[in-house]
Amino acid sequence: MSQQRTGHEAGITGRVGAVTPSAVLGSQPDFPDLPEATVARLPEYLRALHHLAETGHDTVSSEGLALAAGVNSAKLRKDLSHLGSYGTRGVGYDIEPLVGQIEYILGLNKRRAVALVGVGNLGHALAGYAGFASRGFRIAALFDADLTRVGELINGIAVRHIGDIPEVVKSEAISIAVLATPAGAAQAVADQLVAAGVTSILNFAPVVLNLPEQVDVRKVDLAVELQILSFHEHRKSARGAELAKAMARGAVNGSPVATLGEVAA
Amino acid sequence: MSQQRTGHEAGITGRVGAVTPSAVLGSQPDFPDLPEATVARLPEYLRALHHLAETGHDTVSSEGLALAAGVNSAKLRKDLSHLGSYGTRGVGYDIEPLVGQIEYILGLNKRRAVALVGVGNLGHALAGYAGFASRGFRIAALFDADLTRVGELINGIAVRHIGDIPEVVKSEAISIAVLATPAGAAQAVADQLVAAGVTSILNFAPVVLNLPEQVDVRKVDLAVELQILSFHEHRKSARGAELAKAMARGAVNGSPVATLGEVAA
DNA sequence: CGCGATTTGTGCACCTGTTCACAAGCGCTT
DNA sequence: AAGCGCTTGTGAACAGGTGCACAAATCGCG
Ligand SMILES: NC(=O)c1ccc[n+]([C@@H]2O[C@H](COP(=O)([O-])OP(=O)(O)OC[C@H]3O[C@@H](n4cnc5c(N)ncnc54)[C@H](O)[C@@H]3O)[C@@H](O)[C@H]2O)c1
Ligand SMILES: NC(=O)c1ccc[n+]([C@@H]2O[C@H](COP(=O)([O-])OP(=O)(O)OC[C@H]3O[C@@H](n4cnc5c(N)ncnc54)[C@H](O)[C@@H]3O)[C@@H](O)[C@H]2O)c1
Repeated sequence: MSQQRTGHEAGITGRVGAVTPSAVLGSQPDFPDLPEATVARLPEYLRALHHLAETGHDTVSSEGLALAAGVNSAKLRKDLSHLGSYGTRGVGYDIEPLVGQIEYILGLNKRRAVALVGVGNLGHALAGYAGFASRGFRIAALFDADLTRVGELINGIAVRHIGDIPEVVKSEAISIAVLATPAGAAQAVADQLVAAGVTSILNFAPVVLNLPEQVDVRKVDLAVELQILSFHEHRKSARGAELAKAMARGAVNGSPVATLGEVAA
Repeated sequence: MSQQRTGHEAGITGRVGAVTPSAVLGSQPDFPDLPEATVARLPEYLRALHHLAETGHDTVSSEGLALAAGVNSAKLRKDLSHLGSYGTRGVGYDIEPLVGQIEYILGLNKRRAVALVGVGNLGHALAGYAGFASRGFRIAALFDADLTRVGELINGIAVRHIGDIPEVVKSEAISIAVLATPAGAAQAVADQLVAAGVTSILNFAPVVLNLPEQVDVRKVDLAVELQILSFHEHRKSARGAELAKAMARGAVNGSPVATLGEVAA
């Protein structure tokens, strides 16, 4: 399957810029109204562009970039056209300024401080993840409720107690948090984070968080992903079995090809 | 934000049942054509239903289940209506048969065998993840290329060398694999998995995999999720700043309220 | 300097998915 | 048995997203 699934099929609606006070503002030239679907693809374009830059390219065609990002080229062009024009007809896109523009739009000029709460099995792995730093983020704080874990150094940064959340979130100006606590603790921790000033949460716990409107929540759930794959496996085998039966029927009837053709026509 | 984002906004298209040989088959009564968006939400409904069942409920209204799953109730009803009718007007849905039906559709009756490749930082955490087992899957094999890791026991299961992939995938009838190798190795490993018979891959490496049409690939990328959140942070602060400026302008002009009202009208 | 090859940017038709709003159906009560 | 309140299931309108197909723009070359 060359068109790859990347998360978030559900519940997207609306143009991202068109928020409450937009009547006063219109859509600023420096901050266009982007379709949510486009926003979700920009990071993938950015990754592909960085890869191309590293492998010595200066420009890339929509076809080439689309291939590298796993989308179709018309979609890619339309997405990029929302950012303003960074391509040259007959040539392609200049990689460097395009990278700059996407990074600007995504708010990655300044390295964003991120807090990670719940330094268990998963949290440990995340805390040690290099791609975190290389793609625009800085783990500014680790928190856990377990006192035996507090003080532990991971990747050079000390685990602090969740009681310190208000203080640290303020002093480090943290607006994004990653939640890797057990499901049962997630809502309470999220509430504390929001109270401390966090406005975006990436939630790994398998629960729906109930938070104020203005807080952005994204959810990653391994089991959900596997279950979707499982559905497709089930479908494939069900179809296969039915197909086999149909073919058997056809063969018994004596003219399988005609049967196929008839029904299809 | 009460409407939570759950992954996969991009590139979904088409009704899931309507695949190549469907002309012969029609849509089977036991395997309805589900919209892809619906499929992506079923796991969330299932999780919510299990939770409700555990907390002593027998039935639930669309409103209640929608709340627990973080969607709106009309959407939920439409989704469930695709599975056939499991609700009673005036009452709600019977939890037990509904759970059964969703599990059947998702192919979770039999516990599916999953292989995990790349037992590093992240792979370790995944291998030890309890939610794996509790939500319909069984880690049937762990693989790594690093010989010093081969033989290591994780959660009672031994790490094997990737050279054993063909043999083990066959003997354990594995159709789903989780890929947690470095990006550079991912494509090659994916090719090996597919050659061995794997038909669904959950990819944690930040690369687009190029695989045959009939292989389902889903991708989870932490950095992408954070970058989407970063975009929203950027937007929020840009809007905030513009709003402040607009208000300041209004105040200087002498009639901020009128200005606001005028432009909005 | 003009022409052909190339590639972007986009209008448009199509399609999927969401949401509203309400008729139909069910059970409980009187 | 009829009425009433509640909740499902769905038709229909709408919104958003996708992809085709082509005109417009640019480059390189003769
Ligand atoms: N491990 C995985 O691969 C994996 C995969 C997908 C999802 N998840 C989810 O991620 C979460 C964490 O999984 P895990 O395997 O790391 O679990 P874990 O039990 O190993 O780690 C949880 C950590 O959270 C800490 N914690 C508990 N209550 C807390 C609180 N109130 N505040 C702060 N910290 C608290 C614990 O002390 C522990 O360190 C779970 O919700 C799990 O379902 C895990
Ligand atoms: N650690 C995280 O939190 C995290 C988060 C998101 C994404 N990722 C991605 O997940 C992948 C793994 O991350 P990690 O931090 O665990 O890296 P890691 O280096 O700790 O682990 C990688 C493992 O893969 C093994 N490996 C290397 N080549 C292999 C091959 N050809 N076949 C089989 N195994 C092979 C290595 O021996 C090692 O055990 C990376 O692509 C990373 O970008 C990691």
